[in-house]
Amino acid sequence: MRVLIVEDAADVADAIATRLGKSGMACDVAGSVADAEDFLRVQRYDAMVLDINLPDRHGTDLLKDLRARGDRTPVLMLTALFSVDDRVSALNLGADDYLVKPFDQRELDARLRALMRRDADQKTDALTLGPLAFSPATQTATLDGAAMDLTRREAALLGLLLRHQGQAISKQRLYEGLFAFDDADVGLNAIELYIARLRKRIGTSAVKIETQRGIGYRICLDA
Amino acid sequence: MRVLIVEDAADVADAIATRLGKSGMACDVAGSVADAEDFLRVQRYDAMVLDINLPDRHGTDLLKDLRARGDRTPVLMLTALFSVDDRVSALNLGADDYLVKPFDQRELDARLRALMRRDADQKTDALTLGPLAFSPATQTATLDGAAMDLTRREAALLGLLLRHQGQAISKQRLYEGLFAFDDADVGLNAIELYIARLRKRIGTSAVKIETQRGIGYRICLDA
DNA sequence: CTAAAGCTGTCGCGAACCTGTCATGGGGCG
DNA sequence: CGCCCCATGACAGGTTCGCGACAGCTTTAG
Repeated sequence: MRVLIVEDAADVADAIATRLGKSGMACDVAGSVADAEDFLRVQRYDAMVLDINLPDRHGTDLLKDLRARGDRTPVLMLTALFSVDDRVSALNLGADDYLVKPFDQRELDARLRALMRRDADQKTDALTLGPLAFSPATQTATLDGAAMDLTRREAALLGLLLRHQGQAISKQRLYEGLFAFDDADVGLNAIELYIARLRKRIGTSAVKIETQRGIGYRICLDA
Repeated sequence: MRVLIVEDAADVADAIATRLGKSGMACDVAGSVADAEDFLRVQRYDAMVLDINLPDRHGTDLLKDLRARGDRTPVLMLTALFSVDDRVSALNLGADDYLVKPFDQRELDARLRALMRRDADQKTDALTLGPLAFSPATQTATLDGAAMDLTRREAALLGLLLRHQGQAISKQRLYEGLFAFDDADVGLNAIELYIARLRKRIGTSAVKIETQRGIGYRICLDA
């Protein structure tokens, strides 16, 4: 578990580093965006703690770059601001969580841990079910060898279903997986919609998505 | 998923209620601590959103009482304050998370959902009896390896029976478990009905549900 | 910069299915 | 034999889903 801390106030950075170190994470500290980029060039991290106000550039810039080049490392933003807009924009840029300064060390610890756990859950490789294969890394799927091109949401949904193949997942759970943080005000029945769309894509093949009324959905091989 | 919102500003409360309603949670709104207590007397909630500043008493008082009497319902605090002390003290009193006002609806939604999930994950140990396995988390069951698709009520009933496998449970007890609060006037013999339906699903296998006249029902391996 | 294409999510109606009541029949137990 | 409790089939109502049609937004192309 390696964490990159990007924070210019040395005392704060130190405090974080020792705290996280104590609970078993390896920390590197960068005092500026430029610094951070150097670290990132040579090392992969399991998570980042990112301050917004940095001497050279905005922390959000770094985040933006990261996401632009497809890096999905979990990022927890640190900010002295607390307006809704600031927070939302941070989340929209791809932050996974944020904390308003000043904050409690324990809390940062807990939140960071939650992020890494969530990330780890996602990282299973190549899910398959009969003629269907899905790669979480690239969010692409093939059916009977042919690539099926899914939209972002469809892919996410398929991933969730496949991760629990055989057992049913509640609509609630699917909703959480699809519309966490970064997405707008969405109705629950959007799930039904995407289920319908996925079914259409799957068409008539050995795989099928079953409905379990009042309980959820389940993907499995056709009986 | 039933949520109690304790917040005196009607507009805020409304906004929260509609948002959460959209994503499938049933909300009750209380405008004061006294109100909230009334609700709590008659209804069990899966989570609470609790403002700190309320007309009659402090939200933290309510929280303290709740915990004092052993209620572990997940609570998300709402606060206009943001000093470390305030937050830490809220968490120490037994809040599970907090959000600083003003906040974004989506975020509250996500956080609340995370809380409820954490809560649900705790009771996740699969119940088994011979060839029968039941997962409380997903409310699904398998018999001889094959998924048996149960309706919501059937699943709930099976869960109750399995939790007391070997011993008999009274019809009363089952009734309370199945129709906790959400459904007011249901006949007692609805239980008999669902027992019958479950038996049909189980069919002829090593498991069976025995009737104990005047006492209740018992699930066990076939003699 | 504008236009077109595509992805997203909402609405709403009809259909499928779950639920609980009723009523009828079966069995234990006194 | 009669009472009471339980079993189970059939039915009405209500809820949950499915999906076609549409509108807003984003991305791509021109």
